[in-house]
Amino acid sequence: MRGYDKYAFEPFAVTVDLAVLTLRAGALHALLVERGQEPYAGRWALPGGFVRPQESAEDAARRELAEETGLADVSGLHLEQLRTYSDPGRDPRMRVVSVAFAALLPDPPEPHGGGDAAQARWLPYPGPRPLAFDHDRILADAHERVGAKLEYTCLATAFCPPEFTLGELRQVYETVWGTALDRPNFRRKVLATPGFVEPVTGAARLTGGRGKPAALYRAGGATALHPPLLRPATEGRPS
Amino acid sequence: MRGYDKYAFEPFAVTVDLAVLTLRAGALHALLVERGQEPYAGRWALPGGFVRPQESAEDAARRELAEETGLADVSGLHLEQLRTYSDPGRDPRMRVVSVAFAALLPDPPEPHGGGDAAQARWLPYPGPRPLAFDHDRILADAHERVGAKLEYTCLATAFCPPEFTLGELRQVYETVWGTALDRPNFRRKVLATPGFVEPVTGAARLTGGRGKPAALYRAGGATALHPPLLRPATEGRPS
DNA sequence: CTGTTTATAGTCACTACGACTATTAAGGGG
DNA sequence: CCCCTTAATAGTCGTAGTGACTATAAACAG
Repeated sequence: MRGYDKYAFEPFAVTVDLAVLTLRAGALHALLVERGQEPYAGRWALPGGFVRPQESAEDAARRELAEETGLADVSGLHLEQLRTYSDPGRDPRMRVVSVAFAALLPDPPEPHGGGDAAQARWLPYPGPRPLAFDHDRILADAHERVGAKLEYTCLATAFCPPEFTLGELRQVYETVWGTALDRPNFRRKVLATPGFVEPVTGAARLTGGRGKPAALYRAGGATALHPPLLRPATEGRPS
Repeated sequence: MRGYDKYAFEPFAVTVDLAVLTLRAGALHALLVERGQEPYAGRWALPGGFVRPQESAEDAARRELAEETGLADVSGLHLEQLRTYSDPGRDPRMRVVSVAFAALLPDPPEPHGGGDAAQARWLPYPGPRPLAFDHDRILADAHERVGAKLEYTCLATAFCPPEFTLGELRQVYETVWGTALDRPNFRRKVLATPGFVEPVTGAARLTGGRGKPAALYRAGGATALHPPLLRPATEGRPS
């Protein structure tokens, strides 16, 4: 099996596909591009592209992330490998194996425009289904993964700007999970977890929303949540 | 980025690598093959092989699993995609992208022998390091993933034969985590989780070990563990 | 028979959390 | 200006889950 003579294998095209998620106006949005050519012309798809000869899939994903969002610096963004999709028929033209990534953005950046022909746009999750190829599945897997990781990691801060209120942090959970959370209990849990958030010494935010102004926090150094912050009994979430 | 003209991409070889884990004599073992040729001749490596033109990575992984373990039926075994390793230099000969899988076996099967030239063998984890290629990393990632999934899924039963005692189930946790667990507390937790295990109506196992004979259980229908069974404070397990 | 080993039963205290109520501090509409 | 709405924050109460532990039962080794 490990003999690599020249004809022992069939060459594949290897691509990356990106499920880029953000929160706009309290709703989960995904970055999508409209396809201009067959197959699936006119359909929306996840941004992505070929892995180049001298880069890893991670490199390719971050390069595509910069290109498609139009952001100058994407080095601080959360980017994580989801899994690889390799069904023989997933692209009708040829054998394409795609390594999927999930990326999380804090501030809704400008609708942007890369140098690319196809314009990428933020559309409310789950987007205009069906997406091209198996991208519905990839996007759903990304959503599921992010929802699960909110439970036992500090990932939620990746959706927030550098300084944020506990209300904004709670909205991340509520939006991704699709459930309402008890305000005081959420606050107690977050503040009781060492390293999740740390208070900003400046004054509380005043402007914008109604209600009592909230204190500002920054992301702390912790990455894991022990014990986890479990979703309210949404039974049956298998492996 | 999505224009697929014939020369827009470089072809890659796509392989699967398998981290096959089992418990033998109370120790975690991995299935490894000794390499007969360069590069890394004489080193041990994870079993694996090329993905064929008409199969998915999952198909290839299960095919390799059957070939390398020599088992007639591998359809019931737990096989799960880990992640994809794609560093440009990971194989010195050519550009190889590898989709890694973790597989779990219950009964230590015979040391086996596939039709393959290289004989695969069970070696105690983490094996004779360094392994070939980036296989140390893959194997470590598999161990980490399995350890994490024991916390919030019913995966532990994948290491057990169809009927098992709670002591055997507890040994799975202790062996993978490398920590001792309190017997009564473990029992209470497992039995209190609906669908984790269900009692076998027959008699308790008598033979073999010392001590009071234990009752036999089968795996239940549940896949998730709510609330999870957390490892005793092994702080700092990041994303 | 005795000591060792493992399974099983049960207790106790503390933590974490769900479900609340109450208070504070803003904005908006009249 | 007052009052209503909204959201942040403070605090209470009861309970499930769990860590630490003791006790008993049932096998085997000598």
